[in-house]
Amino acid sequence: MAEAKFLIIKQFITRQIESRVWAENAKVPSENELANQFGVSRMTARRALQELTDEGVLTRTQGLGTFVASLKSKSSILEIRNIADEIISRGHQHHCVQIKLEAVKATAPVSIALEVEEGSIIYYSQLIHCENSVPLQLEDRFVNPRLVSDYLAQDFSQTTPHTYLSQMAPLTQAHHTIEAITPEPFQCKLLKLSGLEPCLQITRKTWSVKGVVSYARLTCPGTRYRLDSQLTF
Amino acid sequence: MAEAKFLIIKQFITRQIESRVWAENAKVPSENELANQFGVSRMTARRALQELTDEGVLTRTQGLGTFVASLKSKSSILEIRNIADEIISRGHQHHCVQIKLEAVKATAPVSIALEVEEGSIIYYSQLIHCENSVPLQLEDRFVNPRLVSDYLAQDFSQTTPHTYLSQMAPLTQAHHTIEAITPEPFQCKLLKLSGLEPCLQITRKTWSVKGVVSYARLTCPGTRYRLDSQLTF
DNA sequence: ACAAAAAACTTGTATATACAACCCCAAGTG
DNA sequence: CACTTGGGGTTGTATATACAAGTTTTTTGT
Repeated sequence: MAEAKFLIIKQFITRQIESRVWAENAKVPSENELANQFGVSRMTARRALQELTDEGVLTRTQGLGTFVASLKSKSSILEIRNIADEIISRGHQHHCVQIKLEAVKATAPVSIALEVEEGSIIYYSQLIHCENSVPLQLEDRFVNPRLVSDYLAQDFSQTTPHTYLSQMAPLTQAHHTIEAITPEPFQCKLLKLSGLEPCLQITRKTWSVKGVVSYARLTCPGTRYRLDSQLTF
Repeated sequence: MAEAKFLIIKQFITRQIESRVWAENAKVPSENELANQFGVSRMTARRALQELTDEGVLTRTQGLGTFVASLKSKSSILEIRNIADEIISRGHQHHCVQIKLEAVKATAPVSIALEVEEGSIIYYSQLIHCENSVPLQLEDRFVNPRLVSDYLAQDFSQTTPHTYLSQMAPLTQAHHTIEAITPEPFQCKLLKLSGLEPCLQITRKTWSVKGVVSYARLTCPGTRYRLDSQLTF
């Protein structure tokens, strides 16, 4: 049950930092110093320092030394899950109602987002995700036809665009914005809303290695949907 | 300029995976096999496998072997930044208007969130974050007095509650929810809103090692504020 | 035939060693 | 003075070796 040596050194270092003995940006003992102090080989001391560096606790620069990383105001992160997974993991039933699936001309804002020429032909899908038959999210999606040529041939009552697209072109990057909006009349109608309730609007732009894959606008009624996230540091 | 040997092996492995030569959960050559194949020592091959494991690309179990990790439907991540940092990084001016800072009795929902007894004394602060003198976020915050005893002695026109709390009790966990709401009259008044515009409401619950530190409700006008995040996989 | 023991293979930890690459500073050089 | 050179300290890469510990397969013993 005796703990590994490099773990003991890691603990020692993190405790020095947490108890403010070693301040931010302070110099940490070198590999050789730690090795002598703890009676281990340099490689073992090195491992402790290296892992803490990978974890963002320390920073190291060759020739200079090892230092306590600046703690920087920890910005939390929120997981944005695929809504289908989310519904299913709640033990509820998910299904899509496909409303539109067609080729359209790119308007100015969409062409900028997709990085294609204004007026060029792109693919557009509109569908509603339902949880136990209640509309939960309206998905308007614009897809780059150069990267996903047979998008229009799909049937999105079976698989969602998101899962289809991630299979076709693995994501390398994503950009999200989240806003609170007052829904447009057509959105109210599709989501069966009275009209006065605010909506969460998530826009999601995704890249693969070859370029912008798709640009989606996800609209969710504020009374029915909520983004949720639990995380540990 | 020649690349390091362990990097070459890492590249080799990731390419096998990306090109679907090695499927999900497939067995990866052992340390010794890779060492022979690439003419390096076992420790070097090991390093490649280890780093890819740390990065979540592979999984390893002692005695069994190394395997391609399941790709799992990539759920994206959104960064929730401290609003003060956010404003400052935009090059704008940030300042707080402290409205309330007092001890109150915990109501039922707050007592549950803070994990204290209903009716017990807790600390409460209410303040507004302004960007260039425009109200951008209303912050209602409830603080556990057992963990942060001198909260009421602070002056939050200088430092924000968030930075003060993270200094006093380093975060170990956080929970967020994001909703779109119609603001209450008192919120409209404080944020100088006309009343009909929807708001983003973020509730943030944070833990330190000793327990629940604080429970905050952040209300932002939908027309002035937007959550934003860019990330690479 | 069944069970226990051993062997073979795997990853995990630890060490000693060598050299490369980089930074800083001081001593020497023009 | 300005510049170069070198030395000492530091992290980075790579190797060979040894043993521990876990899993699977094979062998052995009853």
